[in-house]
Amino acid sequence: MLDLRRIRTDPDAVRAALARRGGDATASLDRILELDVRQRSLGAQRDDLRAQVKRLSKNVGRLRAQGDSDAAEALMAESRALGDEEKALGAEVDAIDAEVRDLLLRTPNTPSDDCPDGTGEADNVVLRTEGYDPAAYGEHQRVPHWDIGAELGILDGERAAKISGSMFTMYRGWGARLLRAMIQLSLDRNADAYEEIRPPTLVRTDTMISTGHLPKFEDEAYHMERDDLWAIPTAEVPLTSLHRDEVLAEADLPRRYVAYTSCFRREAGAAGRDTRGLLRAHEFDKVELLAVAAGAEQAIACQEDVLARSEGLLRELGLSYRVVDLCSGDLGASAARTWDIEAYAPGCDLWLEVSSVSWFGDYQARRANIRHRATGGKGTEVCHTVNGSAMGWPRTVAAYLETHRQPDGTIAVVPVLQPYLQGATAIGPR
RNA sequence: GGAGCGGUGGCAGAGUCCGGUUGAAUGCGCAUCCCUGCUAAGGAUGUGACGGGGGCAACCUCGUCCGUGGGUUCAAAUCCCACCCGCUCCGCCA
Repeated sequence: MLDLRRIRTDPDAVRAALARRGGDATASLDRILELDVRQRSLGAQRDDLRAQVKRLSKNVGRLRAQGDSDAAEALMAESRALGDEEKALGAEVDAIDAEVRDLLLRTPNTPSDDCPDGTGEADNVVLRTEGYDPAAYGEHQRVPHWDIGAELGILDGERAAKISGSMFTMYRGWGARLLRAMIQLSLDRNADAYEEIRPPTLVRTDTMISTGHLPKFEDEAYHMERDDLWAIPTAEVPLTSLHRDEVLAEADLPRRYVAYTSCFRREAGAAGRDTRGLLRAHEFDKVELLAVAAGAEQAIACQEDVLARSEGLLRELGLSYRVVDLCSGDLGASAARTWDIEAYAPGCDLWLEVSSVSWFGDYQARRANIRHRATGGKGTEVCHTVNGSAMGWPRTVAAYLETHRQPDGTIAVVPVLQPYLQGATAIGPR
């Protein structure tokens, strides 16, 4: 969430920044400001009453110790009256606090200055395109992956639907092995600088709030009511809460983690969209990179590192891709700046979002209460967070199958994957 | 699911029975200084977070915080109630 003090001291700048998002991003600012003024004035009155009660109570103790019970009784009566007043005032202040917190939790992050302006997807800026030449694709590559999957018996959407319903996927045989190989490759590629984590995939409400997935996007997540647990939509959720309520030493930053998990999304707003193949599913595999950094400079360096690593992986897999700088109108609510990587899938002729690399400023870390302290320094500062997909696998598999389909219908295995597939150089029909 | 124990500062850990100058002993860590040819060891001093108000600032001041939320009381880390979480043992189980 945003820093209330920043809203208070520089409301115009915050308003201008939020306005770049369009929609109702600035809706609650005025209410927050108004409540904040009342909160501070009433809060000061309440604190003052409390101070008086405290002082009187101490004197009661002292007088009783001296055996002067009449004087003590008098102070007790006085304090009791002040206490009643304090209670009424306190209830009002608490109500205001709760409302401000709720409004702050629902207010999105301010886009970074570097984030391009725009109102929607169409205004996103393509930073670069790598390895894409539309004329270079042969007819054999113009086959959508769902047809390839059926032909080779490596994807089985029909049976996935029988088991779990529409928008679930199933990999079989070499398909399952290819997926596993890619996951393992990407974990191995990042082990040099990122500690591997295998986090829980069911998490508590607080954990979902920390990243910004609650309270605003409740409909997007699976919730197990009986136990009040949420199925994570991305490993970003548990990884961000890894250091929740902790004070980290600045010397230990940045802390970097990589995690492979299943991800679960209800896709409530997307029913009926991209229902074929691997483009959109309720459950999918993803490897996520996350960094907790000491400030903007360190965080941006981390964001660049994550992007470079994701790009490197796509190049190793022999895929074409482009890097897109999301505009202010298309930015996720918690993000300050996001780069998407889209891999080109020649069979369905689509650019598929396979990675999303975001810098959150201190927005998530403030929600999660992750702070750091300079060595020997006084006080603490809120950390910055960065995360990005090392890769979202279903779409990467889709682009891979379509890109590497050979004229004989088999799928070429690129050299980096061969060690993970017992040296196989191609995937054929069993 | 049953039984027992527990949740206190950056960390470890007293205090809770018997409510009151306890924001909290002590140790570790950390910072500054002293000692020392360097290092190690040693000595001295200091060191919680969050919010409000004041000051150019060092800082001063008020409040909150001992798992969470209620309650009792003039006064709660300490008493009462509910809940959450953790650990150990038993049961069940991949």
